[in-house]
Amino acid sequence: MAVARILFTLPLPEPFDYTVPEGMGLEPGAYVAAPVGPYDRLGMVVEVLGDEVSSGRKLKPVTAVYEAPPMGAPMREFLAWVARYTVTHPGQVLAMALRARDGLLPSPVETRYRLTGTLPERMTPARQKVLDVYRNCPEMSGNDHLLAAADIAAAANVSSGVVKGMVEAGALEPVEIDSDPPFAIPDPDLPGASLTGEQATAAVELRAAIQQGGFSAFLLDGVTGSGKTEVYFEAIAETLRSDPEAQILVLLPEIALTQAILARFQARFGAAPAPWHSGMNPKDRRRTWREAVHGRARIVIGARSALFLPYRKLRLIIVDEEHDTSFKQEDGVTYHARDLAVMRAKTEGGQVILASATPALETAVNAEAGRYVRLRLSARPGASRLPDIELVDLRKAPPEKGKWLSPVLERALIQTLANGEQSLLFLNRRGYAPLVICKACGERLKTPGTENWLTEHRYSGRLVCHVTGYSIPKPAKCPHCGAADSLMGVGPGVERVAEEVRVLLPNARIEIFSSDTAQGGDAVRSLVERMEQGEIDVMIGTQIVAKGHNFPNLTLVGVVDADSGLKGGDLRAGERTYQLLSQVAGRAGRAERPGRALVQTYAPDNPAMEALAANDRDGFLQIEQDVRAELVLPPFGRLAAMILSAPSAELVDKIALEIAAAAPNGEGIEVFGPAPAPITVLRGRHRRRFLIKSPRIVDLSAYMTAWTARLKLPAQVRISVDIDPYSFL
DNA sequence: AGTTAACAAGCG
DNA sequence: GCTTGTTAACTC
Repeated sequence: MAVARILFTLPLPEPFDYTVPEGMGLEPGAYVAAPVGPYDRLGMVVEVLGDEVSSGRKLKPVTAVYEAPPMGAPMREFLAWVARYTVTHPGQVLAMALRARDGLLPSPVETRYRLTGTLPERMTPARQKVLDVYRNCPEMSGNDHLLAAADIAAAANVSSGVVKGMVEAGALEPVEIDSDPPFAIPDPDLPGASLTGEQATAAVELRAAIQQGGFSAFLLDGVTGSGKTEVYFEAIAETLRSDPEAQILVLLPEIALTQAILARFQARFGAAPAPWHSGMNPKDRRRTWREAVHGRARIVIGARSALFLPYRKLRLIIVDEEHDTSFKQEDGVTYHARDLAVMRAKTEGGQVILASATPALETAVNAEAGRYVRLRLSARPGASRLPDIELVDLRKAPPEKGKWLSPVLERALIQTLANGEQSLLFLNRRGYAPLVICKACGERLKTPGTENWLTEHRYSGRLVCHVTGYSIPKPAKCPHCGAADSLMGVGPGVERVAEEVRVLLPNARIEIFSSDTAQGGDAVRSLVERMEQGEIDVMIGTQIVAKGHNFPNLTLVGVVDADSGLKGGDLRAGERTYQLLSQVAGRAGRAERPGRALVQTYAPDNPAMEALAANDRDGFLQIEQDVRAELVLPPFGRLAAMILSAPSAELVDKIALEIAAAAPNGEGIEVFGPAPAPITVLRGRHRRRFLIKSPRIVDLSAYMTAWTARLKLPAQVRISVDIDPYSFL
């Protein structure tokens, strides 16, 4: 009897073996149910062995096999690679691919009702109201509307008994419909936008690669507004034409997935793509998953996790705004969707297009090394042009005492408002003031037991530690000397800058955009939409505004403190400041109005600042590249983080020392730590972090696997590995 | 992950 | 000695 080796979506150390019942055809990749202990669990066949197995153990049989098409070999290879690379259990990675597992079952049916045309013999006012509901239906097209019983009753303001009565009277008839039907099929041959010379050249090159087939990677490097979307639409169209089963994945930063982008797909292909993102309800999620698995969803548009859908025939992946940091998944299985997209395309033998106006340094280096083909779009169609970036030398023109906006920036804000245009001020500090001191005794308020300053938040009236999450209501008296009304916030946060702007522009509509004011994707989306629609005059934001937005009426960008972004412990802080500036500034002045960016700095002669002012993106990247090469940091070296946590600080410190002692020796590998993790205390657990650095040629994942495998830890201690970490602070 | 066997701490 | 809480081992 044949034996199937099955991987489960459970944290088991390895696949388990089962016998295959007579007549159950099983092949690798098949989705099955099989007993693990007392329950049937979902798993996937990784291998089918002949009957020569002699393990000695008596095996249980596979319970059932699902009808869905089995996962293809490239996808299985990809998942195995991800597990190895990210140092996680294969079963945990499989679980990401099977997130909407009820999509394996046939689509449920729902009952709807339509008018038969015959009127009920006995007409009543309630029955007439039901008929009126059909008559007044918004998308009128004859009488074959299909409505749910509950909806009819609600719209007609009658009870469901009336609907039931009309069915019996023959006026309505029930129709069973598919609860999650297939998506409309996109048409590649609808007329696209007319392309400029550069766009056409890029499209020709992409089409050629698609026709030729096989793996290839492109960097679509185009300034903001140069029409990258139109170019990759041509690649999508070509892929649709090349194979009637080919599927396309478009990855976007989470919050960029708006109605506007869906509408562009609808216009170009006559069909909306299948969406996938974290905010979807289970039903929609199931629908997209099932359609992707069966290969019926031709175009899927989604956030980073859409990369793990088990497409039947994925031929093309597009990563739009590839530099965006939201492609990095930070908890659970930590991965960078852009890097994995390239690997996924490689295993599938398809094409990948990374699109950005401000490519990540890693991507730029890969393009330079010839690993990606660079397609440049330098011109902006139409009359619009890139904004002027001016450095405001704070040594020469400082703000008034107690203020943070220089006179130059103040004048620009006033002028912009007078023109009926929008401004955006960027300051990467949440809250009102990053430090609170006592005027009487000079005490600096800190989180007890640490050296972390408390940030004053006026919005909530609290003092908050951004490192540990510790927070207290603002005390009336100094906790150190007891003096009343002596506590004073020092330094600028977004709340304080907002206060300053309210005084400067009393009639302006001002909003703060930070993780405090916009919690969750929906809040962020709504704030972005209000800005897009011109309902906000001045937006004051933290890092969170650095994502790819499109604010057509934004003409002024002010950077309150450019220097804070360029120093600090974050490897990519400079890069991100640059991306933010040129991205947001690039969005300014997209319509005929020229945009303007004012960058306040005390270091205008810093090479990065000079490159910024000169709009010399490649020069800026070169400076960053040299620094990273010098320090052997990514992409010239490798980094990993290991975070361990335990209920008490004593325990975590003790174990940290043991783990440090257990670090294997490795050629060129440096281990830093243990140090308090970026979030020292999270949900009652104390955290410590190691940073591990190695040359590029070292397999750092294998090193981390070897290190963690030999550890024997108490049950309360948890450990997680983050390959290529992004947050450093 | 979810179950169970094993073990240690509280009570008469 | 017995009950109850906590922890480690195991699932093909």
